[in-house]
Amino acid sequence: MKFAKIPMATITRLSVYMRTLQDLLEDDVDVISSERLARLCGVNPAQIRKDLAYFGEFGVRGVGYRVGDLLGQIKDILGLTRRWNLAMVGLGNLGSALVRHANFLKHGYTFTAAFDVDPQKVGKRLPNGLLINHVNEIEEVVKDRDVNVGIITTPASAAQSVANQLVLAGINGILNFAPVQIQVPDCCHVENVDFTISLDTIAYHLSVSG
Amino acid sequence: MKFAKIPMATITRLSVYMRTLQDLLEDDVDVISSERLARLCGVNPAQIRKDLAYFGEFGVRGVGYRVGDLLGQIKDILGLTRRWNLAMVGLGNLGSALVRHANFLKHGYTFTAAFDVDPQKVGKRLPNGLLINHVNEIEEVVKDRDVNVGIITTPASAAQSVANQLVLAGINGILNFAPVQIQVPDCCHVENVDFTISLDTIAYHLSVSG
DNA sequence: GAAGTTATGTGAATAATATCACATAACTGT
DNA sequence: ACAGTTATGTGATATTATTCACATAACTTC
Ligand SMILES: NC(=O)c1ccc[n+]([C@@H]2O[C@H](COP(=O)([O-])OP(=O)(O)OC[C@H]3O[C@@H](n4cnc5c(N)ncnc54)[C@H](O)[C@@H]3O)[C@@H](O)[C@H]2O)c1
Ligand SMILES: NC(=O)c1ccc[n+]([C@@H]2O[C@H](COP(=O)([O-])OP(=O)(O)OC[C@H]3O[C@@H](n4cnc5c(N)ncnc54)[C@H](O)[C@@H]3O)[C@@H](O)[C@H]2O)c1
Repeated sequence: MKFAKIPMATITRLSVYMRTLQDLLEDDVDVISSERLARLCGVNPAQIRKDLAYFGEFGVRGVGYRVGDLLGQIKDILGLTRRWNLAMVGLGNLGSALVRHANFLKHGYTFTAAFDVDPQKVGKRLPNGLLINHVNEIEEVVKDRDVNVGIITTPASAAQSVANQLVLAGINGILNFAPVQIQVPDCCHVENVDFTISLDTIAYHLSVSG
Repeated sequence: MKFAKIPMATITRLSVYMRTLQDLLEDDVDVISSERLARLCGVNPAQIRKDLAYFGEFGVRGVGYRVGDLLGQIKDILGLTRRWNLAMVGLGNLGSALVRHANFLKHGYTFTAAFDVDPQKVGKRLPNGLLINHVNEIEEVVKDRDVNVGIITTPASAAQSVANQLVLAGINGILNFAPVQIQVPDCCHVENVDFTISLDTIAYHLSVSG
């Protein structure tokens, strides 16, 4: 069933499967069934098989999936067999916590640039040695260091302006933590992260059922 | 169209509308159309009207929605007219950044408890004055301070055990930042936050189209 | 107060997503 | 080599979510 159009939901699940497979691999699990993997990922077994079927046949009937193989296949599908360079814009509370986070490295992402406007921060170095540049150097630095994805952790008021600069610099992937909808041309893919939405969802569930 | 069953997606969007309405209110905007609100939130105008229609009629035909009114209605729907008490479990990089974050307070959430296992941290106070308790005090402290929601920012390996303790303490809402699927009884609602999934989604888009 | 304008509320149409159910293929043991 | 077992791959089906399109109601102007 190659080259059907892939549901967006499938892509996000592949990422979840990948993480679980990585854990299984570290626990020396060789083979896993869609049923067991489904339980670990909190989804329906048929869902996993459908998701994978969009890209090929990766399992062995009557047996299951070889953990290492499937992991490799998913990384391939998601484009994670190469390295991706990230730029962090806004080195406040959240931005600093994120660049310190080791997991990104493990998954093939590297911070190769960092930007802020605060004169207290510009010119300083992060714990990992990365120099903080001023935002108005975005275009130059991004091109120079081959940055692929920009992460916005500035206040909401600055997010759109930062996004504009990133797009101008040729970036076409943005992860936005500021709680505003930023406008970008179609060539640029934006993913928004907002935990307060998740908290609100919990509040709703507690109010209606608890 | 009252008491139909509400799509989960509607709830998360209500939260987005709310945030945008809050901004509009601060900018002294009185009335807004579904079309303009839709543009600001990055959705279809009919979507907004449908979402709201699940709960009642909040607009004025030919005019639009009164910003303050609609904001109040949505807060009411989501259960945000009351205060919710949060407990943070795991005061590392991410947990510390989150408790420092002022926005939660603004939205009606208060941190009333904090837990860790690190002897270096237990007994210390957070910048806001909150004492860090040991995790094995969860049950006692949670009940004592009327905590409603637990936030897990421990390493993945500790997440399930923390979740168990939170559930035992009577909590039925958990926001989980650890990249594992935690198992809880049906009475407890879990929301997972994992930004690496969003990053992977961007990587996928860049690899297929860029 | 009637005609014109605007934007809501909503049934119907469409699209996207998830699940079922079973034929199919690979292993196991005799 | 064959029967039994297991778990994949997938068409068919069910469910959920989004968008269209227009009748309806409120405001405005003359
Ligand atoms: N901290 C959290 O836990 C949290 C949670 C949810 C959402 N957010 C969102 O993430 C964003 C950052 O939050 P934070 O707590 O880190 O805020 P913060 O104030 O600690 O950090 C913001 C940083 O952005 C920098 N900055 C301001 N304008 C800039 C610009 N034009 N270009 C580059 N840098 C600029 C500031 O100098 C500062 O270093 C906010 O939009 C916030 O709403 C944060
Ligand atoms: N930091 C990030 O940017 C980031 C991004 C994505 C996901 N995450 C996830 O969030 C979680 C926390 O990340 P972090 O960077 O803050 O890690 P961290 O190591 O800085 O902090 C973890 C904290 O949890 C505490 N802890 C350990 N076991 C505990 C237990 N049983 N009970 C209570 N506390 C316990 C530790 O003492 C430490 O203070 C991890 O699961 C990580 O994968 C973090």
